[in-house]
Amino acid sequence: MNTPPSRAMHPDPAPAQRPNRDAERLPDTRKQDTGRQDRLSIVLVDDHAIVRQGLRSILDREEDMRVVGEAATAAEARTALEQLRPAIVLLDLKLGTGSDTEGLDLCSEITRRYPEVGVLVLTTFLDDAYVLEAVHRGAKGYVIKDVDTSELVSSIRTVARDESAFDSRSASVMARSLRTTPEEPALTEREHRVLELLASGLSNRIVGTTLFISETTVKFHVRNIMRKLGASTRAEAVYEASKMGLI
Amino acid sequence: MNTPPSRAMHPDPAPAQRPNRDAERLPDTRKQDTGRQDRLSIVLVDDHAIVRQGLRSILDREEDMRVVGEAATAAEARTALEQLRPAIVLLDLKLGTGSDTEGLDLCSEITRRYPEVGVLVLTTFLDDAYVLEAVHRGAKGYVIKDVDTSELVSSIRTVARDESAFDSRSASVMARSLRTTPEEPALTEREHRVLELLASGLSNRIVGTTLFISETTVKFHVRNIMRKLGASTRAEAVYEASKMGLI
DNA sequence: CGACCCCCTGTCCGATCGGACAGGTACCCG
DNA sequence: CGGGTACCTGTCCGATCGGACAGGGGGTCG
Repeated sequence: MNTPPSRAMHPDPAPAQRPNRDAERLPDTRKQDTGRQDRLSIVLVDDHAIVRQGLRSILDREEDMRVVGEAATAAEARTALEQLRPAIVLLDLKLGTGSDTEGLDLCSEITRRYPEVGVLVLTTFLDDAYVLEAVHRGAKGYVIKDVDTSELVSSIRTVARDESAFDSRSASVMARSLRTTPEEPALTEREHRVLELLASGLSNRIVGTTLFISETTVKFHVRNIMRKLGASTRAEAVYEASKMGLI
Repeated sequence: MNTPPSRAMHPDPAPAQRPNRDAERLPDTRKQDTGRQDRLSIVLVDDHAIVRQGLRSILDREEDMRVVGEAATAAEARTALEQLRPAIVLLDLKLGTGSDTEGLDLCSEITRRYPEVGVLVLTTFLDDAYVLEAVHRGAKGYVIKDVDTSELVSSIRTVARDESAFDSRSASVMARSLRTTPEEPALTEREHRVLELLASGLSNRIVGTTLFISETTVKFHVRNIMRKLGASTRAEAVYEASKMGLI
């Protein structure tokens, strides 16, 4: 039947909930609103105190920037965002606590609720999936933590101008994603189950008794699996599936 | 093969960036007068300028500590070690440039050539293999970067007393390693090559012709591979190997 | 020197696989 | 209704696998 495939990717784009978009439509309203100071207000979101301290130390040297808040968790980040409404959020996608996607979810939330806030992802590793997901969720920039300070500062100013700031590597990730069309194996539920049992070293006959189907049917599924994965043996099929994270 | 595109040069140790650090430049003589044990001399080895800056900012607040040098690469670290002979080295195992084991190799080298220097590994992720390797190569401590500053400072003092400083998670890693039998796949070079070809969907015969050995020999290797990986079929062996990152 | 690896090879045999036939049921959709 | 998909089943057969025998040579190390 249609049991939910357990790896649903897109949380439903919540229905229309746009409280005060009209008031924030104009481009540089924030600078006029916070007219008493012309500094870029920045909030740091990173679960590492060391990193926050380093960023604060670096950014506070810049004349036009000002770190107005820090957050170590998503919850703290929400509070800080609501209260401080900074121009820029430096966001580490990997927050220690919570699920793997907590940082990405936070990214979505920020860009949805505070469209005027520029989210610059500043994270440790360059993971293709993370880059693409972050862009999809509204991040305006993506830089790796091992950039030099000058590049980081430059990226912040770029995001503040509502432009995109991606370092060369994350840019190449996006380019590659645009070039390559992802080919979907699209195994059926039954095939997926058979594949798992193959990876466990079971023979066709034992797979059949396990799934209460005949050995012939198992062979039928195995051949379809191999065809879909472009494999010529079950061993290769298991390897390809493992590489793709299917099992 | 690949030239590093954008990070051609890493940031300096900030030569002119610290105008108000007179206290750090002037009283070098005082330090020598009062003896080297007055302050713990520390060298930071981390490829992230942000992290180095954060650590320096945190450690310089401590009365009994003093960051005497920084290094972004293994080569810089060797120079700094030779010249500065610090009491403590804060070492990130993952140095951006070079091989994966560059940090670990550096750890070995330091403890071999300067046994009096305490190496405290300060890295981002908790990888069981890294913890155990670091210990095996002489690291006196292993802490994750998301500890709070007080724990970090405490760990440094612990290492300075020539004691071991491991945070709770790396300690549990070691404990687990001691509990579990050193069950190791330890595939030979030949077996590893055969395994890769199995994963490519090749039959024993084709593997044999590829490696210029007989089909019988291939079967010999395959059976050893399956035995070492605890698999009953080649498909399971490929799956286990793929999970373990062997292929 | 023997002990111990790694690597190599052969034969024999039953179990299993990969593939090609040729069907069936059930469901959804235009 | 036909067409598409997923799922299920059977038979037949050559190729391959997993495993069991029984040996080679070459290397290190105590």
